[in-house]
Amino acid sequence: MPKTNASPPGGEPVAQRGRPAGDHAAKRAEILKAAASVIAEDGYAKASLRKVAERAGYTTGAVTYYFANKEELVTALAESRFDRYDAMLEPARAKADIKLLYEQWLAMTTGDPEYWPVMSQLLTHARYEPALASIIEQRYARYHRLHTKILEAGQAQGTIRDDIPADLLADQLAAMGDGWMMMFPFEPERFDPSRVEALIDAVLTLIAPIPGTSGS
Amino acid sequence: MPKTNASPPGGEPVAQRGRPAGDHAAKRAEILKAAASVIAEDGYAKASLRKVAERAGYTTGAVTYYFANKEELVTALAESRFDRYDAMLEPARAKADIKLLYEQWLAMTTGDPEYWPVMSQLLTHARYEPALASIIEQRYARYHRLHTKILEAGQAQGTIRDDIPADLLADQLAAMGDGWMMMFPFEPERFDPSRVEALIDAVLTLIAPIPGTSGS
Amino acid sequence: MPKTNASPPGGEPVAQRGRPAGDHAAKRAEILKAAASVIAEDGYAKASLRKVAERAGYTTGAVTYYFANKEELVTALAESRFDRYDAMLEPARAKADIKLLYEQWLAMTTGDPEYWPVMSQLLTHARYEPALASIIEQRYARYHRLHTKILEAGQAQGTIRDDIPADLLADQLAAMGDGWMMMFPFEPERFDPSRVEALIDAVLTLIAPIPGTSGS
Amino acid sequence: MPKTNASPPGGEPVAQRGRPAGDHAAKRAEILKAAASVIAEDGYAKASLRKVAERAGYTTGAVTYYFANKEELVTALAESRFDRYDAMLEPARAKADIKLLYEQWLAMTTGDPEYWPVMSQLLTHARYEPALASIIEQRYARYHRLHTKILEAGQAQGTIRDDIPADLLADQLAAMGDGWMMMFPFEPERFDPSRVEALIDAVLTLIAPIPGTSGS
DNA sequence: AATGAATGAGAGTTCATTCAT
DNA sequence: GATGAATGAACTCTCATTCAT
Repeated sequence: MPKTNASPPGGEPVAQRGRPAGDHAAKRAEILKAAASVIAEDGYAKASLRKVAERAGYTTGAVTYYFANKEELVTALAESRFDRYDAMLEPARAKADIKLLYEQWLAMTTGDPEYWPVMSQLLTHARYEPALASIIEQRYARYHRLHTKILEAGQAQGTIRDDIPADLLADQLAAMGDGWMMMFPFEPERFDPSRVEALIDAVLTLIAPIPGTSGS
Repeated sequence: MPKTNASPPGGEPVAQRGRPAGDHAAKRAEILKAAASVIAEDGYAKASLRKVAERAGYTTGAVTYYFANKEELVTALAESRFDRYDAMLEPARAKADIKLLYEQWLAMTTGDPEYWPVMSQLLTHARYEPALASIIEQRYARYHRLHTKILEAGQAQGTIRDDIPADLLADQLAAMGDGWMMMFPFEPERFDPSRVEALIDAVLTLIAPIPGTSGS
Repeated sequence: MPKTNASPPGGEPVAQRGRPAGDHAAKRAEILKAAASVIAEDGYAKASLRKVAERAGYTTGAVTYYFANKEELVTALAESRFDRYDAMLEPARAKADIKLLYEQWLAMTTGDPEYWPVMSQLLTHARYEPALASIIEQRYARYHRLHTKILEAGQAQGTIRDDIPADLLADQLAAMGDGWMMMFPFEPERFDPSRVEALIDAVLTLIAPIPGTSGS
Repeated sequence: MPKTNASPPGGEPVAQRGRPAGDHAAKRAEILKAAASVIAEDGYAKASLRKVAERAGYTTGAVTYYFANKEELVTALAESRFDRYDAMLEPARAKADIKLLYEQWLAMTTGDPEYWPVMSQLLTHARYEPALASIIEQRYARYHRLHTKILEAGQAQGTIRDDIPADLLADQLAAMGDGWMMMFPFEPERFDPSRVEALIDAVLTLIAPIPGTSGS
């Protein structure tokens, strides 16, 4: 259903002159969705623009019309994924709630089984696609800052152990998440919901305050 | 250095034919080394048998002579890498020393800067190459058992916190390692030796016994 | 003559890109013609898509654009040849005229010296290409039914001997034709028009009614 | 079991001095047998020297040692097959018995299910391998003379119709056989023994003398 | 704006052949 | 006499990209 452009992009009741703007963005989004689906299914190495076009219901030419080349498609895909990620994490950021952060992060998995596979394909490939690498670096740095800030707040409140600098702690916990992301698509049976919950609980235990240490 | 037999001194290094002195296993190892190097440099997606052959100093035909097809090459590569990994971890296994385990694991990085990049490429691709996936699954399971056993021993001795089951702990710590492996090739500056040491110290702190809990 | 659109008069015939005016079916036919020509000239074993493309004036990619793979090309070729065959035999079918049938069949030879060589290559190869085999089987069965019917009509009219079942007779005569087809490309001098005519006359003699046998 | 040469090339107890002669010829024969088997199974186009070597239990080098190149292998194969054919037909030749001739020819089929497939592959390919073509031409010419002679004898005796020159009749009947040979590997179910017998009977009926025709 | 025919390079793979051993 | 490592060209097929329409 790509060619639905019935929705005027600004909701004009009367006007709607000329071509509907926003169409462009919507079609790009649709192609990106198809791209994610193809990458999840076939892996980055075997994902071709042809397959993406086919899955989106477009022609080969259309894909290269909306994205100058494969690199642009891939970077746009990464960007859109991170945007979604950020949006999802927003509540946790606002409340500085570490538990909520991890639960939201977990929700990405259950909500969209393609999310992690696609992300791990993009991350692993980033090393060989500078444009992609720079996007990921920026986004990860931003996420790292957010994560650190929440941990620091927790340490200040005494809800998180403070014998390890928040910065290091953030690195460790983020790595744990990345590691799971990488292994998840590959051994999904090891990541059923109840086990993932146990893992997250264990993380919270791991970073809980140590009795008799530090102090308000 | 595949062309070991005496080249006519002063003459053109003519194309090599016929039966050379070389040793089958050694040649395979040489090609695997070249394959690792190409994968590290160009990524799995762009690593071709042609490039591997070129880097090894052979022709394309020679590579497919030693490895029936790409799949066989890749699985042999994974296997050889895991063998190396296992050999390196042996001392830590023998002594059931968790700190040594992490330090040895860290040494893989400093010892061979290609090790992690290659591994992360193989792991990420495994999902789409069943033969590769099965190898990794087996090896990971073995490593996971070893890791769990060492942690259990530590818990029994009171050197590791026992409020989290060793099995879960192993999962978390292994994931951390995998996460670092994935991010390392991509943000190497974040993983200079001193920082990695700090990370490992922090891990040890994280799993250190909690005063006032459990105990003999 | 694929490059139909106006080439700059007097200019270099630049490589052709973009959407040309051509007609899909016509292009396929052109490629099939080239394929037939290559098979006739080099034999099935040495006929490659490259050669076919070259002979058609296209690149390799163009051939695989019009035919997903070699199997599809070959089966399409067989199909088109049989279509031509059927069309040619139609008048004989309509009149149930056995002599006309053989003469038309003979005309295939004189009309297109490639027809028999190509057919015999395809037939011989069919055993190892199931898709091709199934096409040939169907078409041959149809032709066999037609042939049998005409012979039966002849037997009923008393113009063909009836001491051998029409079905067996059809098998024998078809085999004769196949045998000639196979030997023709290989000993063409034995098949000059006058000799072929003599052979056909002899066939008609062979199946002429036997005096003193059966009959009304 | 090619490497049976348990006899030390100098340790014969009594006779058998030097290398056993005939060894060479025997090994060639073994390779030829393997070649026939591979051609029957995979078709000429996909029969490779590697597969032949493998099936014979030899090394790749051995095949090219015994046969300078593929062409020589193929022509030797054809020659050996024709020799076998000739030997089989010898009794029919000696007795000038046409029925025996066809029955012997039929026996080739039931005796060795590979015979016809291999032959039809070689015949079809002969057009593109001059050396092979010349062998076949010679052998076919010889067979044609034999066939004609037997038919002539039959005509003289009044056991075969004489309203068609023996030469033309031979051509027709040989073509019938070739046609069956070509179709047999490809529709074997149409050639069960009882049907083949019916076909041969019908041939004999076809060439039986015509009452009221010819002379004394 | 969008198409889809066509390119041309490069992928994995196969192969007959060569030749030092 | 026989081996089997290695070549190098050719194979089928895939792909990102271009561009006349």
